[in-house]
Amino acid sequence: MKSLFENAKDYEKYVYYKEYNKNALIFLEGEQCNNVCVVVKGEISIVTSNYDSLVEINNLKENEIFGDSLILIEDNRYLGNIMALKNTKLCIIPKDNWLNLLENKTILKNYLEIISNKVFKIQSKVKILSQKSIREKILFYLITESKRLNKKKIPIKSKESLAFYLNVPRPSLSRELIKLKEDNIIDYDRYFITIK
Amino acid sequence: MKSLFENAKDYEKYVYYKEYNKNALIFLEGEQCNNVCVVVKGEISIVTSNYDSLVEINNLKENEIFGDSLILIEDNRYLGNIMALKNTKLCIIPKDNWLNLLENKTILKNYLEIISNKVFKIQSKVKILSQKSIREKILFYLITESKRLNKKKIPIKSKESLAFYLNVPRPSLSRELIKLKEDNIIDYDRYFITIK
DNA sequence: TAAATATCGTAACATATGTTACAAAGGGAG
DNA sequence: CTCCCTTTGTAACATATGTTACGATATTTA
Repeated sequence: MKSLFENAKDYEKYVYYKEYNKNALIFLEGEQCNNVCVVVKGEISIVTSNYDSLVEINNLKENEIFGDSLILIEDNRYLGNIMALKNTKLCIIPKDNWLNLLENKTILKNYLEIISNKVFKIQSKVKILSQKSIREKILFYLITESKRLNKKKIPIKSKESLAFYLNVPRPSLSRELIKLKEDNIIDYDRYFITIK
Repeated sequence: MKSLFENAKDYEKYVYYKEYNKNALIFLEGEQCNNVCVVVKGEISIVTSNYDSLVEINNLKENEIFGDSLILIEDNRYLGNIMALKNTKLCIIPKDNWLNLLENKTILKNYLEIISNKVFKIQSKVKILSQKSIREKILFYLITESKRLNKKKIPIKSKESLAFYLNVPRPSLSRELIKLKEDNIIDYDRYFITIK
C-alpha cells in the first residue's frame, strides 16, 4: 500500500516520530485522540476488552493510519486499546497540523487511497463477523483472501491468530477445520490452508 | 451531520441527481463502482446475501456517502446490494469529478468529517458483532445508543429491525429481552427500551 | 542436543442459540 | 367498528458452539 508521504516533500516539520517495544500499550481505550498516527514500521492492534475476553477491532501494518477518523468528530475517544504487536515506529501528526498537511495535493491523494483501503478492510470484517456459522466464517475468509492474493493456498500466521481474527475459540476453529478437511473442501497444515 | 456541500459553491456542474422508489435496487453486489453517491433524501441499505439469509453491512441516511471508498482502490466492486429503504434521492458524482471537487477546501473539510463518522459507525458495528452473546450485543448496543443520545430510553423502530441490526434471529432477541427484563436490567415496550 | 515454551489436536460435556410454528396483540385501512 | 396485516411473545426441540483439560507435536532458546 501507498505511504501517506509517498512523493511528498516538506512534511517533516509537521510530524515527529516515536518508537514502541513489542507489547507496549500505545494509547488507552477511552483516551482522547489528538494525533493522527502512521505505522511506519511494525504492527499495532486496536483491541477492546469485553469483560473477560479480548476483541480485535482492527489491526494495522506498515503505512496504515489511525486517529484520522477520530480527531474530526465530537467523541474523539479511542474505541480500544492501541497495542504494539511488534517493535513499532509511529509517525505522529498533531491534530493542528493534519489539515495543513492535507492541503498538499500529493498527500491528500495518498490519504484518500489509504482511507479507502481502511474502510474496505473494516467492511470486510463486518462481513466476516456477520457470517452465521464458524464454517461460513472460515470459508468467507478463505475466499476473500484467495481473491486478494490470487492464490488457493492461503498463508496463516497461526491457528490461534486466525481464531482471534474470526472471533471464535481456537478449539472450535480446530474442530471445524477438521470437518472441512473431512468433507474434502480444504486441506491444511501449520502454515497454510488450501482451498480445493 | 454536515452535508458534503454545506457552505460550498459551484459544485452543481459536477453532479447530477437521481431518484429511486422504496425497495428499489440501486446497485448490485459485485458491480463496478464509478460514482460517489450522497444520500440527499431517504435511506439506503448495503446488504449482502449469505446463502439463505441477509446481512446488512451498512445503512445510510441523509448526508451519508457511499462509493467514495471504492472508486480509488483496485477492486472497485460493491460489497453488497445497494437498496432504497424509502423513497430516496441520490446526488451522483462521477468518478472523474470527485477529485476536482475535493480540491475545494470547504468540500474537503466536510468530506473528512463525513468519512470520519462513517469509519466510526462501521467500527462500532464491528464492536457489536464481536460481542460473544446476544445479551452482550443488546447491552452494548443500548449503552452505545444511550451515550450517543444522552438518554436512558432508547427508541427502536421495531424488534425485527433491531434483531436484523444485531444479526440475531428475532425470537432469540425476544427471549433475551425477556430475561433482561426479568433480571431487572432493562424495561421495554413496543417502541422503547429503557436501561435501569 | 536438551530443555523449555508455544502451538495444535482431540474429546467430553454444558449450554446458548437457532429453528419452527402458532397464538396474541397492536395498528392501520376502509 | 371490523377486518386485515404486521409485529411480537412464547414454547418445544435440535444443534452448533463454548468450555475445559490434557497430551502430542513443533519451535525456540540456552
